[in-house]
Amino acid sequence: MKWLDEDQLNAWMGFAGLLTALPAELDSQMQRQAGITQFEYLVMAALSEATDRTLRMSVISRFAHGSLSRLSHLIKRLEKRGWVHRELDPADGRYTNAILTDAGYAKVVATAPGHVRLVRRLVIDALTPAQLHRLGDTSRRILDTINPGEQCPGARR
Amino acid sequence: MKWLDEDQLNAWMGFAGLLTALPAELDSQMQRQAGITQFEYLVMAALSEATDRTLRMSVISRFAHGSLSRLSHLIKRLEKRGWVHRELDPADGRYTNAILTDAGYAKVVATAPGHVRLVRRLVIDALTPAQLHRLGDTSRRILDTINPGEQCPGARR
DNA sequence: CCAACGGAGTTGAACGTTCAAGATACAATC
DNA sequence: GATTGTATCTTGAACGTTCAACTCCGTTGG
Repeated sequence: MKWLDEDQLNAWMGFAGLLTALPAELDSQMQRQAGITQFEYLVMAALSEATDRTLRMSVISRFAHGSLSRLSHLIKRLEKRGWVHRELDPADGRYTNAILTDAGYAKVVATAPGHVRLVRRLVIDALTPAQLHRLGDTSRRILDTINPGEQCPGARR
Repeated sequence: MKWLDEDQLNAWMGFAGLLTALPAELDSQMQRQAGITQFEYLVMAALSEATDRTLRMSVISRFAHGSLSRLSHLIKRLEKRGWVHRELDPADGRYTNAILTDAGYAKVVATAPGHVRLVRRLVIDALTPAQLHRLGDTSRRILDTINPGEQCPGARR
């Protein structure tokens, strides 16, 4: 069993701390300012940029790295709040389409600026452009190790 | 409202994907192999390295970036499983000490190698030493932006 | 003293996620 | 053209976290 040397441990401890603290911070701000989860925002934001504001459940779940079950429950809640509605794909009844309503679109538009502002403050502006660029590369490298072959959202188009 | 340019967006999308995928992967492996949460492991690992395997509740909660309530529930569960027990601090009854039992220590020892192996495979060995070092620096930089002045675990000694 | 205060920890209810099971629709095979 | 198979999606129960009281202990100031 090969242990970690001091440099490796230092780097990992810092990074592991970030993995806990940053999502917590992003989530709590989103919850306070908009009353929704980071994850709910992610889903609605994805829908808002899709053609016809429509996406298949399974497509969303892959994009957002979440289980189908989690998505089904989540969309049901968004439906109750009037931000999304569901329809069976007329061409193939196995698929379900989630469609963002006008109210849902308005919610995304109202929420986005605060979210971007926070991301900018905590991450983008805290780093030099070169540091940020390397962080993106490093992230994709690790993502590729987790899911070899699969593309991560944002990298493909 | 200043938006993100293409480079910034690319870097952020990659990094954001990592923030979702890596903890999920670490958590699911820990759950399958050891039947405990990443967070439960973190707490027990911290206790295993403390003097007398003892720490105050509030100290653990700060170290692990978790609320006191969350910790109280968690320690209760660990207590039920026989890995931890609680005692009021004899010197000052306001404090509660959590103490790792022998069984709890054994659990940590049994779980650590698999955890390190996974971290090594997904992160340490996926990057060059220089990349890893910069990732540690970048992480601490962002952490410092979130909590100015506060030290993150692992950075202090 | 003792009364008010502030920090540490606990508790129960509400909420979101996971897990295992089930329902549905189409494709493939014989 | 029934049967088997497979992938999509849903559901309910179990579990963990959050949130808002609440308790308890020690300190501080009259």
